[in-house]
Amino acid sequence: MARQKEFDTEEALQKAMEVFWSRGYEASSIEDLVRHMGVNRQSIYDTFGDKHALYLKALDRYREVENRKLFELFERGSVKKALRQLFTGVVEGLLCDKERRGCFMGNAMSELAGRCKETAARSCSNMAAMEEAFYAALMRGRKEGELKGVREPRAVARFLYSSLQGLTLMAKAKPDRKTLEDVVKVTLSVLD
Amino acid sequence: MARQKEFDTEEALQKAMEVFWSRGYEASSIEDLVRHMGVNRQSIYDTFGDKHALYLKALDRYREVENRKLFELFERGSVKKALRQLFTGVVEGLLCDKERRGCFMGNAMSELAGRCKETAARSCSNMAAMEEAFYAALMRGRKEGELKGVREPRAVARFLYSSLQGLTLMAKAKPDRKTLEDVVKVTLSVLD
DNA sequence: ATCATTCTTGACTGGTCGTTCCAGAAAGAG
DNA sequence: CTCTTTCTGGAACGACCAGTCAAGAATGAT
Repeated sequence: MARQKEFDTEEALQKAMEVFWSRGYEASSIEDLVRHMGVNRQSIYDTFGDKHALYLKALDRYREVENRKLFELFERGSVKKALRQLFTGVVEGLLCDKERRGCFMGNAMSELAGRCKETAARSCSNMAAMEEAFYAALMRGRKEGELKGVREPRAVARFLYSSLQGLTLMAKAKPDRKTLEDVVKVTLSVLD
Repeated sequence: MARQKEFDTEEALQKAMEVFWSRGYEASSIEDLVRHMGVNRQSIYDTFGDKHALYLKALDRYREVENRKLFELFERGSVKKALRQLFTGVVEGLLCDKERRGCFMGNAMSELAGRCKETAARSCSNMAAMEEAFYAALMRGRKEGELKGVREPRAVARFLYSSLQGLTLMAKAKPDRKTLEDVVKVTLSVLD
C-alpha cells in the first residue's frame, strides 16, 4: 500500500461538473478545472483520465443524481400535482440561477451530441429514463382515475420531456417569470 | 477607387454560418472558417472583424432568413394547417440532417446566451419575433373562428416557441421519427 | 503610364491549449 | 527503520489558438 489521495473523488467530480455545466465542454480549460476542483493537474489525469473522459464522468454523475430525484418525485401521491411541482420547481431554479447554466444534460446535447457518440449515448439514455419516469407516472395516474383525459401516455411522456428542455432553453435567453409560467400553464393543460 | 473583393460577402457569411452552426462557437477555429469560407484570413478580419463579430453577423443573418420564412408561412390560409406544416417541416429537416446541427439560434442560446450579452440580446429578439408571429397567427385564427379553443393566445404563442426548441434539442440525441411525431402530435393538440 | 488604394498571401506573433515528465514528499508494509 | 508505491506540484512539451504584419498583386482614377 501507499499514500492516500488528499482529495475526495466524488467532491472533485462534483466540482468538475460545475465547471463544465457553467462553461460547456470546449470553453472549459484544464486550468479552470484545476483551479475550481482544487486538485492538481496530474492527479486529475491519474484519477479521471483526460478532459473528455472527465466530462463524460461528470455527465454520468449528473444523470444519476437527476434521475433519482425524478423517480422519487413520482413515487406516490397525485401525479398531476407532482408534475406541477416538477415544472414550477424547474422554473424557480431557472429564475434563481444568475449564471443561466440551464440543464447540464441539455447543454451537452446541444454542444456535443451531434458529433460525439459517447455524449449522444448518454443523452439518449437520460432521455429514455426520463420518458420512462413520465410514462410510469402517467399510467399510474390513469389507473387511479386522475388522468382519464390522457389518451396516449407514451406520446405525452415524450412531449413532457421536450417541454422541459424547451422551457430550460428559453430561460437562457430571457429568464422571465411570466413567460416561463405561461409555457408551463399550457404544457400542463394537455393533462386535462 | 481600387481593387474589388474577389469573394461575395453574403456567400462568405453564409459559409461562416454553416461552420458555426455545425461546430458551435468555441469549437470553430479561424482555420476552419478560412478553409470553408474560401476566403483568406486577413480578408475575413478586414471584412467582418474578429471571430466574435463574425459569429454575431452569422447569427443576424440566420435570424433574418428564418424570421422572414416564418412570417410568410402565416400570411394567409388556415392557421392550424400552417402550424402543422411548420412542425412537420421541422421534423423532416431534423431527420434529414446527418450532422444533427439542430437550430443555429438554439445552439447559440445554449452555448453562449448565458455568458455573452450580445448573443443573449439576439436570442431574445429572435424569440420575441417568433412569439409575435405565433401570436398574430393565433389571433387571426381566433377571429376567423378556426381556433375558438385557444383561450390565452399569448401563453400559447410562448408555448409553441418552447416546443419547437424542445423538439429540436431532442432530435440531437435521438433523431427518431416516431418520437418527434409524438411530440408534435401532443403539442398541436393544445390548439383543439 | 503612373499613382493611390485595396485586396491577397503567407509568414509570424504571443499566448493558451491539453497533456506528459520528473523529482520529491508522504505513508502503509515489512 | 527501510522499502515500495502512490500522490503531488511545477516545469516543460509540441500543437494550435486568435489575431497581426508586411510585401506584393490587382485595379480604378487621373
